[in-house]
Amino acid sequence: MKLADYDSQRIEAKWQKVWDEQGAFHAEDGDASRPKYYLLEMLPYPSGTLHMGHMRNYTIGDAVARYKWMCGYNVLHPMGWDAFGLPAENAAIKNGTHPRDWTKANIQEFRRVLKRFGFSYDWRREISTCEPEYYKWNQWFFLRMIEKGIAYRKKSKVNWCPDCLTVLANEQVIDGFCWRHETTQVEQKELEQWFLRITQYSDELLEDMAQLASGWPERVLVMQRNWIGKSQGTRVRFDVAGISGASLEVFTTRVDTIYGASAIVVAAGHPQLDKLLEGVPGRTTMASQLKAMRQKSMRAADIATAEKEGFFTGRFAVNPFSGEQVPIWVANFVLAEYGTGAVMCVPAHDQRDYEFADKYGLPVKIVVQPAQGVPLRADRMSEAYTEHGRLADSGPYSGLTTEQALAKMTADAAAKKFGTGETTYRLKDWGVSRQRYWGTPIPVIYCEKDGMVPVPDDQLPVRLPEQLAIATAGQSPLASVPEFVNTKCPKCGGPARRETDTMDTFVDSSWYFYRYTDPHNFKAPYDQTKAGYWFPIDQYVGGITHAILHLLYSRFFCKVMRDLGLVKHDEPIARLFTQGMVQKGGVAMSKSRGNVVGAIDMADKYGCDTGRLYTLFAAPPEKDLEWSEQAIEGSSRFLNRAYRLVEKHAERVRSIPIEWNALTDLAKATAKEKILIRRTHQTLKRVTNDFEVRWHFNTSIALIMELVNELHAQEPLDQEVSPTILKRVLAVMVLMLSPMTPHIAEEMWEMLGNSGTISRQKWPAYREDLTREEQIEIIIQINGRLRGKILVDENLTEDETRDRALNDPRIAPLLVGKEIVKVIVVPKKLVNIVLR
RNA sequence: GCGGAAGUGGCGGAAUCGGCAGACGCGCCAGCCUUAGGAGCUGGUGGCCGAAAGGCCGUAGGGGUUCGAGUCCCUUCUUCCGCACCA
Repeated sequence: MKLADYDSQRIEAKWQKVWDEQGAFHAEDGDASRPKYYLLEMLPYPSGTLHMGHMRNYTIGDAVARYKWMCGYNVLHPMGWDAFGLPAENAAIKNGTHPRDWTKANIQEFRRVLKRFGFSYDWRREISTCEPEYYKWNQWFFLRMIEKGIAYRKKSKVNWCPDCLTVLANEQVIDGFCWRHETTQVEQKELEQWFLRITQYSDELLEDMAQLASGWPERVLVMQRNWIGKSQGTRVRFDVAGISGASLEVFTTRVDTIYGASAIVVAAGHPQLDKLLEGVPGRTTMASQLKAMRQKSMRAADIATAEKEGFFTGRFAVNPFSGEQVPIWVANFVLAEYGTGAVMCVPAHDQRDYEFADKYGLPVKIVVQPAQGVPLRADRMSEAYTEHGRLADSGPYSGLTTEQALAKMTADAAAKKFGTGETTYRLKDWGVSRQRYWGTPIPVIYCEKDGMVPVPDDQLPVRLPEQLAIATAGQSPLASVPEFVNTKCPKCGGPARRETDTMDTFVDSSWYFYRYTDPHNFKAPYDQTKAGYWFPIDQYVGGITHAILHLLYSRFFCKVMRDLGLVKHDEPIARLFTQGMVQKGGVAMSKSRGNVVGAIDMADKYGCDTGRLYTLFAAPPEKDLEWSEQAIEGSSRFLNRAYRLVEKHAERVRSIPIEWNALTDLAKATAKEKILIRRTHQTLKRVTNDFEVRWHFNTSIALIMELVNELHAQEPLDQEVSPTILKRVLAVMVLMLSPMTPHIAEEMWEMLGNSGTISRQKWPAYREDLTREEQIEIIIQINGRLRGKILVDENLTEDETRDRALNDPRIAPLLVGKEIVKVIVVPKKLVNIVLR
């Protein structure tokens, strides 16, 4: 039974009510009197229960937001709900509840938990993406994108998840499996779909990363760069021998190696394959081989390690540079979707080609020699030479460097009209059609007479029908709601049908942070002046899991908005922080694993301040954190210890006005006071630094713990410590804690006799002169090994320091009979005596 | 295979610019207080030798630079993450 614990439940409820009544965290639009700071945590998908993994994310954001408030910033710190999505619909099917009811109940619960933790959100700005007031603007943006040619419709092969019963974006396919169903293989289906032309911005998305280099984690940028996958090369046309007019195009980044090509290899899914195989002997065997190849696992990890397999088609192609005829093969290692779906096989200078040639006995012809060293010989090669070098056996290009040849051969190919320089990207347009109910209806109408007609702005929003519709195989749920589907053509007034697909929910989250700047605007997605004031987001905090999807789409949306004249900046997020996961038993907390620590349970047992403190203390925020039920006791203990300290001395200092700026005259201070004053300023200096540049709250907390320990060590504090000094020290201690554990800090602030909430107090400034010790400890080393320590005056000269060290009674005997080679003196730090 | 991050006591972690390795906390040990302790307080706690003073070893392994390396360089290993037959 714990007896001495402070009453966290009462205190937390008390101060949450005060903040709420005061509107303590209301952001003021357009306030020019102070700097603005837009701090955002990724909006949650309201499903399941909030656990300490979520709370860590919000606690980090909240500590920074509160710190910025105290530093005088106008802080925008909002919260909302990513409320559309499949789980709501699946729960609806399972339990017979409407997705709206399910979602609303979850939102209510999430809001309750976040409020229970006392996060400093401006709740007036709360948004929910499933409300018509919000998704109306999804539709509005969609219409603008149609006008700009960014949203378009095409029939294409799409990723289809048979469990989700919907199409997935490329970004939602992981190794050929559905991102939500790890064991469900994604199928390919031909469907008429809406796409957003993100590829139009490929280069810009790539180039503008330069603006993010200082504020975003390197690895997120690397992942995005790889995802965009820009590759510069040459497209070259090979004529097919014996079929007049037939040709194959290959894409290569190493056209300089083309004289070494010993085959053309096409993907099993290459569209021209059937034509090529016409009239070739052995076609039936080939057809079955092809079929087998096409059915092979699409799992990337399998593909990468799979044995290379292929067969000769019986056809030959003509190398346009050399005129040489090379065989045309089909192989499993060529991707139909990338480049042209066909490659030239250069065994000497490409590792995959080397392995393929090795297996099937294709010739290895060296056409690039290393610039230095022993020339390569085909009969002594064990792997491909893929470095740059100097061309050999390459007709007129022999002797050129790789760089020269790439430029010249590409130019020559273009001049002779059998090739062209080309840039390819891995990034594909973003397929946004979803055959599900719980999403934003795509605002388009199909009329027999007028074809596709965008819904006019004044008819927005196109509301989801209240009647729940459930997906049947291959058909959108909305198609089964006649009241929704049947409508009039906005152009001719004749009968027409609505688009029944809904939008990918990543559309919702691609621009939601703009809506926070003007959440109740009925005329526009947001007011440009308001968004202009708040943007860009100064600090975004969220999980690394969104490194590609959400963060790339958001950047894309921003650029579209800019081109629509809605914003002036290129990038929406100036700084990104990706916090580590909270794990239990070595794996991330998740409901399905059953290893969650519920946020409410935590708050009920220890109080939310203890939960907040522990998540900040147990590890630096970017690292994964292993949850420990034992270690959390330490955080609880510390808060109690600090509370008792304040409780004990509050009476004595309560009526003393806090004069933080009053001059502290160390000369008049007692020894105890000197220690406390210096320790306070040293702590404040380092904690301030941690908040400003490092975000290592774990070390901040450790320092505050040390300060509290020091206060205990200096007991009795009612002797030799004036109430004025004690009050200042305790006040600073409480102020430093307040961004991290705000409720107990408010309570202690009040106990110390202060008025007004601590949350709006000014962050105290440390005084450099008060951080300095009178005497500095100098380390004395002999040959780099610690041999002694001396205390010296701060302003001791280098020579004096050296003499003190050499004559130190502990050191001097060790020097007898040795030759002093050198003495290194690092002022205010150490002396190293080098002996022979 | 390519790219990125990391590897420090029994555990989480600290060491911010190349200068005392292990701050702070957990756990553990001893003591105080107590009818009681899952409360509080005090002290101890990297390993080895030693009664102590003190000494030696120690930041995944090996090598190097330096008066001095957890920190910089080379190299090997391990773990995690991302991408993955991208031509």
